Amino acid sequence: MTLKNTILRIAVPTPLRRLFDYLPPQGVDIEHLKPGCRIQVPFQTRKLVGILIDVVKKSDVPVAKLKKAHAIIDNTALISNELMRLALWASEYYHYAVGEVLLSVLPKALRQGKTLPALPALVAPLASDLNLALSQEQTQAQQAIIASANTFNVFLLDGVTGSGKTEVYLQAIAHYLVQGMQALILVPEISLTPQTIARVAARFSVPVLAWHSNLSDKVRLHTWFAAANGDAKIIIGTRSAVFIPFKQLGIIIVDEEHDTSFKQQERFKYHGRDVAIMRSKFNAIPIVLGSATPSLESFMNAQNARYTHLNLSTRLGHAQMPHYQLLDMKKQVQVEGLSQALQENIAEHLAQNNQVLIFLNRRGFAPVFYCNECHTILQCERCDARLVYHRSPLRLQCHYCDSVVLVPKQCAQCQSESVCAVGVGTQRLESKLQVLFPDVPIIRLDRDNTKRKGAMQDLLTQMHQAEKAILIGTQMIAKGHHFKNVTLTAIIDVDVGLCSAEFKALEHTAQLILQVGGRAGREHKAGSVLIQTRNPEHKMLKLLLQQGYGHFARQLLCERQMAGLPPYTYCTLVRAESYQLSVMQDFLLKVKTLVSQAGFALQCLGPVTPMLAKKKGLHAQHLILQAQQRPVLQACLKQLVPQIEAIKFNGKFTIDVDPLEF
DNA sequence: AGCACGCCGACT
DNA sequence: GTCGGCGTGCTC
Repeated sequence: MTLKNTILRIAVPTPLRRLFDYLPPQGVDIEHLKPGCRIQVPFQTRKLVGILIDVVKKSDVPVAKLKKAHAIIDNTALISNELMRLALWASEYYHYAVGEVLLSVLPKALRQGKTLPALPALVAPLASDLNLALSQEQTQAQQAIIASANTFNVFLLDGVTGSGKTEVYLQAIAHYLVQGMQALILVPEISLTPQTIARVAARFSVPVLAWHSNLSDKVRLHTWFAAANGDAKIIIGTRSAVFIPFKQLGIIIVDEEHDTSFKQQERFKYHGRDVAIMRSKFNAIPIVLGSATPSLESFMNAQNARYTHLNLSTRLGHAQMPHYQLLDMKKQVQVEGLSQALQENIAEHLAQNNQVLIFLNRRGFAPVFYCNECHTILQCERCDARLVYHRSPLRLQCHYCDSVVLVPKQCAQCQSESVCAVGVGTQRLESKLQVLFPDVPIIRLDRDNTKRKGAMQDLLTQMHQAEKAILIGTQMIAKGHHFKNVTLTAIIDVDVGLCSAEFKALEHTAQLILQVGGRAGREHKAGSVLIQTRNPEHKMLKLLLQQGYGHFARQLLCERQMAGLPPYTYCTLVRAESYQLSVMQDFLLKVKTLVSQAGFALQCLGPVTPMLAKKKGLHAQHLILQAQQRPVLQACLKQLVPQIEAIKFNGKFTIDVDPLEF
């Protein structure tokens, strides 16, 4: 077959949201032009690795402008049909440049055009753990999942902490493994601990590999190929694992499906869970979304039967649900954020040789540094944020841009020497508890003392080995850890979450409360959870604690429906960033005009100023597009994004489909 | 994004 | 004279 009039349509790694046409290189057999193969192309002055998308006869670009591709790198499709379809869908749905999506799913070496090295064969370990006996509910769940082999079906495995979701995943996976199929388990960043992998690996005598951002490029490359050629049978990984190619994927599990870390917050803003659901749909395989506190969107889909709702209602063995109690901070005597009642409870639990876990989502010593005379609060120069007071090392620090300032002796505004740190962070709590309980090991766990590789593991080991102990921590202690001696969990400040203006704040706070609470009393010992609040009469908080998450979620869904918020409407954010405030506003107003002229059935709100209006010196504003129908919103974006791209603007814009916050 | 071109200011 | 600052424009 002749190569005359043959044009290669190629995805090139550039933020431009379009494909580029090239002429084939000299002496290439058309049979070797497989969509999904890599091709080296000249791109302006550079040499880039692109992905062949299509071979066509005609180009919209004048033939004279077409350049000749340098070389075909692969003679087979490096990106399989399956992965290609998924990546193209994701690129279209999230309105992110195709070339960037396709190349970002490749390991670094492949992105750079290298060919694959010889790979050592994977060895299958011998299984050492046995299947546990399933409860009746677990059996029902597992049976439902395996009955759906080779069929697209979304299961919401809704089970309280300690109800044995993992066992259901494993026994469902086992069914697919014996048929020679592979399994993908997606977990939030935080719960991908070595123990999690070890537990899965110990069960099956097949290769189980991990996938996360800390892997070296070499390991990543091996894992990628092992999944693609079918050697690796189980991959357990964080959100980016959803784009690993598989030879024969049989089932996908998304553990802690409500977790916000599944949404990538920068650049390509995809939701790992939602991409996973599309992948299951394309592959016609089942997917299991597991959570004790399902996201409202999944909860709604289960209620209206788009998903199959599987319930695990009881904790296994002798473990009981923890007992929740609110402490009214308006009535409590308190020191450094600790109420009298909480101090007494801590003392009681420690006296019985038990451990206590204290959750405070605020690192540093104090969140505010303040002048008593002129009431000035120290702000970050580059961000719209307060500087946080840190001790050890002593300094003021911005938690958004990490800039560091020395602690001033006097106020810069009024020269008063009456300056002080106000409020409580994990460091202050730690030092106070050391004074209150001098003979008890106190372990703090936050980003400041877990940066070093292995530091987190060391601290967790200390916790596991200690008898009585107090663990203080931020978000990172909420998930995936099993402390068998913890009988008391305390939440120092739930009010920030209760009172936030973010539309998902209440949902996330409830999930966090139950997640943190679930750390207490996991084995024979009964657990209690104490929540300090200045809003003990908060209607939704009471509903959550008295009636449980299901009732809470149904009520919150009603409120979302009344307010016309997701999941009852569909939203996309157009975010503009610029060093010049006025330039950014002009740009968004132009976009807004384009939206209204396009005449779609949707609302365009804004420009609105987000919570953090300035970050690292960069101003940001949003336009919120809201529609009753997802296809309407998608059609609007498809038409408008190229027009938005064409607006001249000294800054940058990003599209955030299904944003977590406005 | 990345890279080149081009037009102005401050240096061996 | 020319080195280099970043505004502007383009990528098949």
